[in-house]
Amino acid sequence: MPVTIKDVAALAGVSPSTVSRTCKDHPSISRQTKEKVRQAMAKLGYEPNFQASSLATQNSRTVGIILPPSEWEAYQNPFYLEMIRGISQYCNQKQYINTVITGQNEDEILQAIKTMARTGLAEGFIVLYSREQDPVLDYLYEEGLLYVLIGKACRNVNQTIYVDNDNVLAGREAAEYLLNLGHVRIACLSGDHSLLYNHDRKMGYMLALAERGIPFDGQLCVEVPSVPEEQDQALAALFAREDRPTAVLVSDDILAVALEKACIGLGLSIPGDVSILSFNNSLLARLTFPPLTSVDVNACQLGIEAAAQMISHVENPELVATKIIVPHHLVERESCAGAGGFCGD
Amino acid sequence: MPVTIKDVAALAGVSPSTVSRTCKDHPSISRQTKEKVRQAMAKLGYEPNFQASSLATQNSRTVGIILPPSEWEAYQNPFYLEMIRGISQYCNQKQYINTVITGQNEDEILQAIKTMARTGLAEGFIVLYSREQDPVLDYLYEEGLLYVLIGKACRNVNQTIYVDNDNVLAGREAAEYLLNLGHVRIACLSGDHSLLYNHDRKMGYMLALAERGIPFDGQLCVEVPSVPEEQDQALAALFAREDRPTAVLVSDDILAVALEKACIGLGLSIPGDVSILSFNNSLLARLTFPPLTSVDVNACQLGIEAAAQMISHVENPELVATKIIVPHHLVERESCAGAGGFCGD
DNA sequence: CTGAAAGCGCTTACAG
DNA sequence: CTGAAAGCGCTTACAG
Repeated sequence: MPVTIKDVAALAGVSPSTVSRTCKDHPSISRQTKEKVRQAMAKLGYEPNFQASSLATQNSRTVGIILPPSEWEAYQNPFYLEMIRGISQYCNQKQYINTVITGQNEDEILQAIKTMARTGLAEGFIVLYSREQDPVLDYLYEEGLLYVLIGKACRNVNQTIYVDNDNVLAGREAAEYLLNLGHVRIACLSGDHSLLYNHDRKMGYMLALAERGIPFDGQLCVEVPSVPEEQDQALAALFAREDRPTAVLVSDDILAVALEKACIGLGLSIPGDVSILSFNNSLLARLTFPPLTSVDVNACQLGIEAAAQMISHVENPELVATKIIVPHHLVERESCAGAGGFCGD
Repeated sequence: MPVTIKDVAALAGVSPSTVSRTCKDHPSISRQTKEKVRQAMAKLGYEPNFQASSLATQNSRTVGIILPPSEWEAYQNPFYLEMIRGISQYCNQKQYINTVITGQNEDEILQAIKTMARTGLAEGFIVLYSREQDPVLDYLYEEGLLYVLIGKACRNVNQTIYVDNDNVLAGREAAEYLLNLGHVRIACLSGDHSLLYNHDRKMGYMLALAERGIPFDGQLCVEVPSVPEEQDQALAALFAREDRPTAVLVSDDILAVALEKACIGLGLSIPGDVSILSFNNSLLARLTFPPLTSVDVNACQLGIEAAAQMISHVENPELVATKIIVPHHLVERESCAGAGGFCGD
C-alpha cells in the first residue's frame, strides 16, 4: 500500500532525486522528464511521506494551537472554535498540520509546550488569547520560540507577531451607534479586563463618549468576573440607580445573554427600556430574544491570518514581526432602539 | 540547540542503541547503564525527535479530528470544543498529536482526509458527529482506514469503534423526569434527525410515554431544520393548539434558547406555563433566563475515550471494534416545574 | 539536466 | 547485556 519515491522512480525510469525534484517543480528538471514522472506519480497515487520529508528538511510542518486553560469560563466561547477552523483551513491547504494544546491550567499548558518544542514537534505556536502578564506568552518569548498571538500584544510588542481586530475602533463605532440612536447614559459591561480585547473595547467606548462631551461615569462601567452566579448582582446594580442606563455595550455575546436574563428578571424590556449591543456575533446573537445587534469580528479570518503569518515565518525566518488587523462589522438586529424607547412599557 | 541521541550516547559513554532502548525502558538493559544514560539525558535535556521516531517506527502518532462541515448550523456548538479538549488532553499525555480537519462541505473534508491518509500523516481519524449516510464515514470504511466515531454507528456497526452516550436512555430519563413532575402533554423538539443523537433522544422520549400508557401524538414532535429563521413558525405552531404542551424536551441547549425566545414572544412564562428540559448542559444552560435544566453528556469524557480507543487501536491493530458508553446526568436548574405551573401568570 | 551518495535522527533485528 | 549496521522515506549539496 505505501508507495514510495523509489516505486515512482522505477516506474518512470529515473532516480529518486529526480522524482523529489519534480515534486517541488525544481526548474532544473526538463519538461519531458517532469511529465514522465508526473504520470508515474499519478498512476501509482504517490504522495510524499510526511514524516520523512519533515525529517529531511528539518521542518515538522506542524503548528501548535494554544487554547486558554479550560478552567476559564470564557473557554466555552464558540469564538475559539471559529478561530481553530480558520487555522485548520489554512493549514490543510498548505499541507501543514496543527495540533491543539489544552490544559486545565497554565502549568499543564506550559508542560505540553515544553515537550513539543523539545521534541521538534511544533515549529511554532498560535496563541488564541491575549492577556496581560501571561506565563505562557512569557515562556514562548523567553525561549525564543516562534509564536503568533491572536489579540494584541502587551509585552515585547515589537518582537511579537500578532493578528487582531482594531478593538478600540470597534468599541468606538459601537458606542457611536448607540449615541446616534440618541442614547446618553450608556453603560459598558465587560469581562475580565486582563483579556486585552475587553480593555480595548472599553477604551473605544470612552473615546466615543469623550468626543461627544459626555462625562465619563465610572459607575456605568462594570467589569464582571467570569462566574455567572456572581454576575447577577453586578448587573442588577447597574440598573438600580435613578438615572439608569438606557443602553449597554457588552463585550461578548455570552455576557449579553446573561444581561438579557438580568433585564428580564428586573422587568426591563429590550430594546424598549434598554438597548443592548454586543460583540462577536456568534450563533447566540441570532437565537436569543430579542436577537442581538452585535459586532462581528471575523473570528475565522483571524485564524486564517494567524496561520498564514505562522507559516510564512516558518518558511522565511528572516521575516520581521508583522501585525495584522482584521476588519469588523456591525450586524444590526433587534436589540437596539432609539433612546426614547418605542417598545417600552 | 537540538540535542540528539548521539550526544547523549557520547556523554554516557554508550551506543545510540542503548540510549534508544533505555528511553523505552527495554528490559535487557542493565539497571546501572540505564541510570547512567538517564543522567546524561537529564543533563542535556534530551527529548527524542518526534519525526525521526515516527519514521523509524512507521507510526506517525497523529490522529485527525474531523469536525462537521462548517456550513452546518450545528457547527458552532460549544460541544465540539469540549470534545476536542478531551481528545487533545489525552493525546498530549500519550505523546500523540492531533490535527483538526475542517471544510465548508463534505467534499473539502474528504479531500483533506485523502491526502492525510496517503501521506501517512494520520494513523486514524476521530469523527465528531454521526449521521446516517455520511460520505465521510463511508469513505473511511471503504478504504479500511482506522477511525473512531463519536456517536452511534449506523452502518457497518460491528466493524466500527464508537463512543457514545446512551441517548435513548438519556431521552427516556429526561422524559420520565417531566412525567414525574406531572406533565402529560410533553412535546419533543429536536434538530436534524439524520444526526443520530437527535433521533435516539426522541426514541427515549417515546418509550417513556409508552410506558406510562400515554398515546403518542405526532404533532407534539417537531424536528426543526437548522436555520433559526425558519424555526420560529414551527415553534409557534407547537403552542397554537388548544391543548398546548406543558413541557418540552429539547435535544440541545442552543435549540432550547431558541425555544425560550419563542415562548417569550408568545407570552408564555417558563417554567410557569411551560417547562423546558434540554441536553448538553453547555455554558448557555446556565446563562439564559431561566437557567435550563439540562442533561450533561460529558462531552470532554467522550473525547477522552475516543482518543483512548484510537491510540490503543493504533498500537494494537489486532484489537476488535469496541463500543464505549459514557454516562450522562441530569443537572437541575430552574426551567422545569410541576405540571400545574406555580409561577404562572 | 540528472544521478549517486550522504544525511536527517531514530529503531531494531542480528551478532556477539 | 550491548553494539554495529541497516533501514525508515525523503532531500540536497556535489559531481558530471
